[in-house]
Amino acid sequence: MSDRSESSITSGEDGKGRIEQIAEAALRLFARYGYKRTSMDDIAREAGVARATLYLHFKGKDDVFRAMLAGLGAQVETRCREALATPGPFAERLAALMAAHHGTAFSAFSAGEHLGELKAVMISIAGAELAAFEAIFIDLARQLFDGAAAQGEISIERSGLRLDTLIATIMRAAAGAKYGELPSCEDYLLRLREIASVFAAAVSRDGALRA
Amino acid sequence: MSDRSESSITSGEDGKGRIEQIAEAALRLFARYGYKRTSMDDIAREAGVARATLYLHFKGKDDVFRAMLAGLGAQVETRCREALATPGPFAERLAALMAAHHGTAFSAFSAGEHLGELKAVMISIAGAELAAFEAIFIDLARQLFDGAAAQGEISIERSGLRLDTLIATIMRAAAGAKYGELPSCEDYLLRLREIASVFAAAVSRDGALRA
DNA sequence: ACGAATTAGACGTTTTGCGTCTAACTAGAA
DNA sequence: TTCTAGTTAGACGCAAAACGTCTAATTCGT
Repeated sequence: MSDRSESSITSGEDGKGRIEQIAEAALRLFARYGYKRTSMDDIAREAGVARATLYLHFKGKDDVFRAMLAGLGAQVETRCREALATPGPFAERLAALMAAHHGTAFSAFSAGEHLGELKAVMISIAGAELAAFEAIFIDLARQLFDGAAAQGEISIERSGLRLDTLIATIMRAAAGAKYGELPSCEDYLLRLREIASVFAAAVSRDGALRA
Repeated sequence: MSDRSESSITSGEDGKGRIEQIAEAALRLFARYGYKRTSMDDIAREAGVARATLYLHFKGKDDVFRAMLAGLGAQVETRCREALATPGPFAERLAALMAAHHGTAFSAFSAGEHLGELKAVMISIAGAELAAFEAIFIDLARQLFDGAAAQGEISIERSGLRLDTLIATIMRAAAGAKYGELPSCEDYLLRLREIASVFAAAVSRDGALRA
């Protein structure tokens, strides 16, 4: 019951329905305090809603978390498509795509130091959403590489890897940029740019890399 | 038992004893998450100590809180005395004293948005420590005003208030500077400077205020 | 007046946290 | 070695909190 389907969002106080409203409140709290330290009561209060209302729309705390991830995924997808729609050299577009995807996700959670816990929770209760989240990037990155290759701007073969592997490697590099001392949001975005320029150079047709 | 007295601090891993070590860990967590959201387990982990060790030195969570406040009070007192030891015009010294007292306390807790809860906890379980905390400022401010008045630099009577009342008013103004939208640490320090210049002008002997 | 959405609040259950306690471990001093 | 003080992991009972469910009352747009 109350399957959190695309039911209504009938009225909406200021344009957004209850579900978005609650998911956004949950995002703020999860980012700041982590999953365990955030109670349903906290979420209800932050969303300005009765606790019972949460259970009208969600099955439980894990369901709220999944909805929050899905909402974040939608936002990330929008930004990624905007980034891809912008013309420019391949290296720039790759950097923009990475910033839109990994950077948006990172900055959403950078209000606290709970990336580790949140990642663990994602894996354990939101595997599907996490996969969808990554699929967004894989799909759009493939479009970017394929398009640039078709126009002769880059040569994927030059990297010595298949496109699948190349993209998977990018994602692992972006994930790795969070390890060790947790970087600030700006530092993380800078590291993403550095990764992007390396990968762009690896497939550049002329071998010359413009900064 | 384990009266948290000035027992030993016998060895000390890097100069600070267990009690300071734990109190500082507690300060970090209380500032970031608030009192209720911080468990004894969290404090033990943050301090790198077993949970049982907490109860060797403190009676309970409230006792840890009080010790943390006392430690903060000691730090504030040090900074206040340093500020008072520095020569300069009265207005500057008052501003420095206020920054040392209220600013230090504020910045210690500015890592989160839990000033309200922490203040309430202070009142309910640490009234004595809170009073001592304020007494530090009252005492030193009195020294500052009396000294400047004795040297003819200021005229307390000019303000139309007794010194006690004047100082109490300063403290209320400093407290009020936190109300409404919680300011950033820099903004709060700026507001303190503004308050200091007003009060300095109120007792200035020549009536001219230098910025 | 009707119905859909929301609300406060109570409920039983599960989980978490508190404070206590014990037995074992470590390290320095005698 | 032995003694002692400090620490530790872990278990315990109890209290508080959080979870998820439910109901009766309320709001609000139509």
